[in-house]
Amino acid sequence: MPEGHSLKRAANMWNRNAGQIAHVSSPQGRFAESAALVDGHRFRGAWSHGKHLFLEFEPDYTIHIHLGLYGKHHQLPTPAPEPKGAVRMRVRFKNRTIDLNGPTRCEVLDKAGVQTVLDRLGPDPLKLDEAPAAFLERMAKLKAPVGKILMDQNEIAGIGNVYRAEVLFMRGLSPFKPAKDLSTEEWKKLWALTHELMSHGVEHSGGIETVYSGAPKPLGLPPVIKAACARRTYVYKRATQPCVICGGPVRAKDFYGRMLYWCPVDQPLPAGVVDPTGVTKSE
DNA sequence: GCCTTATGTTCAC
DNA sequence: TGAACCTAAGGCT
Repeated sequence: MPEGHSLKRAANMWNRNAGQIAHVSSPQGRFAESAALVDGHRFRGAWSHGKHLFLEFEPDYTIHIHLGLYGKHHQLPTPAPEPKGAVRMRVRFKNRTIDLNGPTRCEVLDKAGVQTVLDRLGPDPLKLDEAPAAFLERMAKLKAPVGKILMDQNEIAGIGNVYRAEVLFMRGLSPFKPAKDLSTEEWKKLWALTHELMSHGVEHSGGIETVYSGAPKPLGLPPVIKAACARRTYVYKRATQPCVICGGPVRAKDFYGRMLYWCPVDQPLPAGVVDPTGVTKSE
């Protein structure tokens, strides 16, 4: 599930091999030249920012990975079996081998190249438990809808379609509300909630869940939720199912090329704001 | 078993 | 705006 928490998990996995010599190859062939650059070098360690993963090698190489929608890591014992499918990169350590299949991006960068990637990314809510002041100042100016901004990696790095839908529902915010119309207090709460849910995601293996023991509760949620058992999300991928707060149908609509899920009753449009998808009737 | 769909981004038109 | 990337889970038969 490659939202930001998955990349943090991946970095943790890579770091179990930190300090070892890495034997880097390109079974699929598309990474051959780059693999030769770092093959045989010592692996220093891994870190992530948003949905981007960085692997550092001596003396000064960094492999930049973006999983995209399909990218997957496979952890294997050393010696590893024959590569399965299109393995872009295989890294053999003493006891473990890691295969990378189907990433959108896998490239070797120097320091300047890494900086160029980072310069394009907003702050990562997984790394900071409080929203940075510069971020809050910027949000106070943006006219674009909050549902679009949360997915914009240039503004805030690491949130994907699941967390977007869930945090907006849990805060009772319409995805169509302009970012600047959220108060600074609301932005702080939204950030803190995102930090909380994604941190849980780092610890929790398996799919994204926002309904779990000890999780923050959505605004307006009744003390007893009917039919909430076995539920992992409130609105994500629950189109037409009843909202846990009002019982009305959860809506789904393509929004800037991605499916948006929300409850039009519990995430009401403010007066004067038009739903660009045309689904929600403004009162 | 087959078909659809998806947690994402880049690039071509 | 749509295709490409390329994997795997889930729904269906």
